[in-house]
Amino acid sequence: MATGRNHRPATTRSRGIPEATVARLPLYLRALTALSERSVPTVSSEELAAAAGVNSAKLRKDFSYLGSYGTRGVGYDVEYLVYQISRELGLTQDWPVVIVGIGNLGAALANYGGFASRGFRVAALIDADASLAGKPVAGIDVQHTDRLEQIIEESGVSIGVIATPAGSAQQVCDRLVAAGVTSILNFAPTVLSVPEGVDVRKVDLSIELQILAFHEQRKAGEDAPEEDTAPPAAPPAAAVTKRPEPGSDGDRPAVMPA
Amino acid sequence: MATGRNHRPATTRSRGIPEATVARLPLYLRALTALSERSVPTVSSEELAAAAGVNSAKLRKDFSYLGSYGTRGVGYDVEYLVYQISRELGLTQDWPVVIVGIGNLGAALANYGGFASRGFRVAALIDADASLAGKPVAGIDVQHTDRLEQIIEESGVSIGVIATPAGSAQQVCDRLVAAGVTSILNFAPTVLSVPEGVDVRKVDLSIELQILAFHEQRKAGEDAPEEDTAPPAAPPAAAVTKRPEPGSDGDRPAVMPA
DNA sequence: CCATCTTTGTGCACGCGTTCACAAAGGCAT
DNA sequence: ATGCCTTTGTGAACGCGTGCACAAAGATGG
Repeated sequence: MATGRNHRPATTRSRGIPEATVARLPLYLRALTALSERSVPTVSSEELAAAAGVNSAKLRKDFSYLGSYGTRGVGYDVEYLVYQISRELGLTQDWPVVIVGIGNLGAALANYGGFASRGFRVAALIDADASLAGKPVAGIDVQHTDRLEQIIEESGVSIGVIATPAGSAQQVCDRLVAAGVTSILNFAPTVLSVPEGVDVRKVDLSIELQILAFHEQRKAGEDAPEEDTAPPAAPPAAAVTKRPEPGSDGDRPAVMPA
Repeated sequence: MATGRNHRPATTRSRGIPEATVARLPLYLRALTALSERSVPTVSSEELAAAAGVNSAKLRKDFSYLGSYGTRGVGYDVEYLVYQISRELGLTQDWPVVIVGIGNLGAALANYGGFASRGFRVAALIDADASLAGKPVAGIDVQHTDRLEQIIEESGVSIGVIATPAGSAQQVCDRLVAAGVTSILNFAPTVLSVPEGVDVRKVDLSIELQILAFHEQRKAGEDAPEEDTAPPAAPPAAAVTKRPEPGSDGDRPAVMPA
């Protein structure tokens, strides 16, 4: 993660917002938006925290990093807070986004309505499959990978979404970065290497499920005894013990067409 | 990185593997599987750490929680480690999973090949739309929500995936839990409330993008001067300043059909 | 104008996670 | 065997995030 640099003297606080807080701001924003739509004028930290599923002290501390936007004895003004958080997150401006890899997942992403309402705009859909080119997905014509650089420069895209198979992810990533993209949301099950200054966030269904499985197993094993099934030979005698079915995993992002 | 859930207040810490470590095990497993397929016999912590994109000291400490599976001066036996991690994560057993909400995303998930290879098996696809019932998605017939409880009990499902609109998510969640599901992967943009003992993990594309936007904005603002656009009136005089377009967001999971 | 009540903002302590740095352990060559 | 070289496993320090608890701030009512 890039180091927090605090330019911007006096007037307002130095911009050292903790990463953990940033990750929660969208959560608050969602809860606040819901309140706003119900025309609720103000909320207490207690109420809002409950709606967002967090501790109220944590929420107050989070907000304190943004400034003192509350009123003691009353709470927070909903509309005002919505604006402040939106501004802090950079949602008051337009963010053109490209989605690369229009498989099952890419198409699903393209159809996502939550994009536009938050300042995100799908500038283009890109796929390596020439037979897809020109066909509309979610009302936007898919374009061939050849035009990737051109599209990014023309539209001033700085955020890219990778929904390709793992095999092409790094290559696509490199091209995106070379063309000027500095933030990447990666759905491919690979570790992307990027130069300094480029942010990557990863979403991986398979990992989430495995974490759930771990806890599930522990719950189940809480009563049951520990059955230490014979391991496949100790490390030294490794040999050719097990052969994991090749190619059946790890080469496509969670949610790609087979 | 998906939104992690903070649970386990250390009250029950028998098997004491740190949550942060558990979250990385799938990452290691993926890297190890790749090595295994290339028939690499052993890896050093340095190499494996590079492949998984983490610090080598962190990796060694993570593995130390599982036991001493390495050989000093040599490294780790790939096959052996794959087995140990798989067992620890509970992937050596079969995990039947149901997916509720077969929209764009649900369908994409159903098609995901990474399920089966990791011990996960799609036991059923469930949707409230009666016109979908009986139609095959990814080779499995979609079933109507009415049969939810029956399916879960018959198949012994303990993990559920929610890919419905936010409006129905809590209701679906309640039914899943009541029927015996104790782990839930939630794609709907809502905070689910569940009873003690049920794990929930959340994946939210919108949040990930907003976090990227925050960093992106900061990068851009490092050189450029701050234009403090007039805020929508201070909190006291709130007034009807800005009106976020209603209903355009927050009611469907990232990636649902419009 | 004062008293009381509500709710924010935050100082502080604690625990988890990360990282460094190194001793111990094992392999390998001689 | 012996000594060298590599790599693990971990003790300890550090920093971040969380949550408690409370004083200060402001509203509200008399």
